[in-house]
Order: sequence, then structure tokens, then C-alpha cells
Amino acid sequence: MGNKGEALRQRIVAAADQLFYQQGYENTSFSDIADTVGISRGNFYYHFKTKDEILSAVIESRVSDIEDMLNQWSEKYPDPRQRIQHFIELQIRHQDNIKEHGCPIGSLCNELAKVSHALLEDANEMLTVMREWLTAQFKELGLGRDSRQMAMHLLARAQGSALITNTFDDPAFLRQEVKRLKQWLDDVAAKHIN
Amino acid sequence: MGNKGEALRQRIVAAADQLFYQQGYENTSFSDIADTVGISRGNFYYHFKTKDEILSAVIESRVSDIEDMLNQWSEKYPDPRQRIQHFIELQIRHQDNIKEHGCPIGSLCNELAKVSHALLEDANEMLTVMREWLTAQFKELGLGRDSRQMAMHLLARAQGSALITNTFDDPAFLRQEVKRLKQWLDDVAAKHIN
DNA sequence: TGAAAATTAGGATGCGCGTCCAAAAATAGC
DNA sequence: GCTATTTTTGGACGCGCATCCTAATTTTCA
Repeated sequence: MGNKGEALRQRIVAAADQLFYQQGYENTSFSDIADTVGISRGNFYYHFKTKDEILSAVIESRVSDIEDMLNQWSEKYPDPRQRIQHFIELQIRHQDNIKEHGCPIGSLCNELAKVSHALLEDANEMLTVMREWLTAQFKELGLGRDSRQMAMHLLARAQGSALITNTFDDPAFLRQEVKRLKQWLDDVAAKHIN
Repeated sequence: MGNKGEALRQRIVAAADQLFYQQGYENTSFSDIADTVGISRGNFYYHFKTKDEILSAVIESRVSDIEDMLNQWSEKYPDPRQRIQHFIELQIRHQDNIKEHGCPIGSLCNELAKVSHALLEDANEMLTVMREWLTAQFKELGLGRDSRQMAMHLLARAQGSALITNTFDDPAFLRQEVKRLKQWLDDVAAKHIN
């Protein structure tokens, strides 16, 4: 059955994901996505009836990617501090993209909040997944009821440095902030191990 | 001469400012602004030929407001630490708006960056003015060549907490982050006074 | 007060968009 | 191989937008 359809569907989602990141959601048209994939607008419509539908699919795909990544880290690294470190260093690996387009999650949430879009809650899920995972790591580190606040603090700082890096076109600042964040993590961990 | 015109022009800029903040630039139409002010689209066009032109006026107005505010603080408070404290507490005064719409500066820069809009550089000016002022304060505090980095660090954290507060609809987090930022400032100041 | 200038009104235009559709082409299953 | 289903195509539709324009109204000031 729809096997060929499924493959194309995934290519569409991947293209839309990229374009939404680079140009924003509202600023990306059906034609943009169709052209990128190399299919007609009509064919696109066959797979996704509305623009919201594809946004939903993109968010779902991103959430699932994030979950996979975090689960993988949970398995791979025994130490919660090490896991959080990896999370922080994620920004270094993506520094070129961040410089060019900011954080894919933050910028999307930002955009959807303006339009008071119904899918903002779905988009929030991307951040929530991270927050919950980070909270669990901080709990393991022994931060108890402060864990959630710490998780949000870390997310906020990551979002902030991504935005400033993008706006000022200054990846060196991003690296600086990552270093600072790792120092902060070490301090927090040291304080709570005793 | 164009005295009445000037007054209306300012009302238009004020309305556009609000709407751009609440709904985003792209998502705000000529009609939206005209309706808010209570004039016809044609009249609007008499004052601003293009959408870019009004965006430019809004940015100019914001930059000038920011400069006025900062200059006022520079005069009013003799201690640079006190000045920076005021800067940090600005977020508390605007917490309701931030919860609802995020940071007016950050969200605009974010949006313009996506569209690779020519006026992004003008929008950056809002952040740059703040950065330079903060840099001067940190210099006075004795941070020397680190001052600029510190200024950007502060800006980034403010941006980050605004975004998270907006996304998670959680003003308590904003207050928490402000407290944390003030603690950070005290630490930094204490370290460099000796 | 009256002519020139500034201001306001609202309709016209053209374009790009999301959406929809009918028909052609490809594929699958008997 | 032939029919039923899936997939693909490209054009049509209607709407909202930025922009433009002309004519009416108000203001200015000699």
C-alpha cells in the first residue's frame, strides 16, 4: 500500500522542517516546500490538506528526534553531569546554523506566540521534553525540588545566547556562553555533591 | 504647516509599535494599524508610503526611547551597579507584557532575521544601544576589557528568560531569573571592587 | 474670504497565497 | 492484461494584502 507515499511524506516533512527553520513558518509557502522537494503543489496537497497539518507533522518529527537524542544520551552516559554537559555542547555542534538562523525551537515558539497559533502548545512540547529530561538529570544530581528551576534556567540561557548570537552574527559569543554554562554546571554539581 | 500631520504620524507610530509587538511585523497589515488609529488606509498611505517605512519609524522611535531611558538613569544614579540593577529590574516592571508577548526587541529581531529583512540592522541598533550602555557601566565597575562580554551575557540572559517566560506563560520564572541575575551582578561587582 | 496646500477617504489594481478540483499517469492485485 | 486504487499534475478560485490613485474635505495664510 501507500509505501511510496510514506517515503515522499517524509521528504516533505524534512524539507518543510528546514524551510520553517530558515525562513519561518508564515513566510514559507506551499510552493516553497513543493519546489524544494521537486513536486507539484497539487501533489503536496494530496499529502497535507492544510498548512497547519504540515506544521504539526514537523513539530511531531522534531519532538520525536529530540526524545530519541535524549534517550540515547541517557543510555550512553551513566553520569547525569556528563549528560547535561552534552546537552550544553549541542550548541557548539550547531553553531553555524544558530549563527545563521537562531534556535529552531525558540524561533518557532516565538513566531507562533505572535500569531496566537493553536499549535503553539504543540511547539512548546519541544521545550517541555527538554525541560523534563533536564529536570530528571538535575534530580539525579541531587538538586531535589530546585531541579525544575535549574532546568528552566539552563534552557533560558541557551535560548538567550542563541538569539544574541544570531542577531549579532557572533558565534564566538556562543562559544563563550557555552563555556560559562559548563562552568556554572560544575559549580552547581560541586555544591550539591557534598 | 504640517502640525496636525505630525501629531497623527506619532499616533500611527505608537499604534504600529504596539501591534508589531503583539502580533509581529509581518502579521500586522496596513488595515490593522489604520483601524486601530481610526483612519482610512488611504490616509495611512499619505503618511507612510511603504510598510518598511513605518517599521523604520517604529524602530527609530524605540531606539530613541531606549536612549532617553538609559541617559536618564545615567544622570539619576551615580553608581554603575545601581544603574545595571535598574536595567535588570526593567523586566519586572514589564512582566505582564513579557508573559503575553515576549521581549519587544528580541521577538522583532528574531522575526526580521528569518525574512532576512534589510531593516534587521536597524533593529539590531536597539540591542546595540543597550550593549554599549551596559558596557560603559561595567567598565566603570572596573571590568575592563571583559565589560562588553559581560554586557552581552546580561542581554542574553534577559532575552532567554523573556522567551521562556512567554513560551511557558510563567511570570514566576521571570522573577526568579531576575533575582538570580541581581545575585550575579553582586558577585561580579564584589569580585572586581577588590 | 478665497486660493493654495495639506490632509483624508475609499475604491482600483495586481499579486501571492492557501485551498480545491478534475483529469492524467503510475501502480497494485487478480 | 485489465480494472481499481494510489499518486501526480497543473490550473482555477477566492481572499487578503501592499500599493496606488483620484477626488473630496479641511486647513493655512495672504
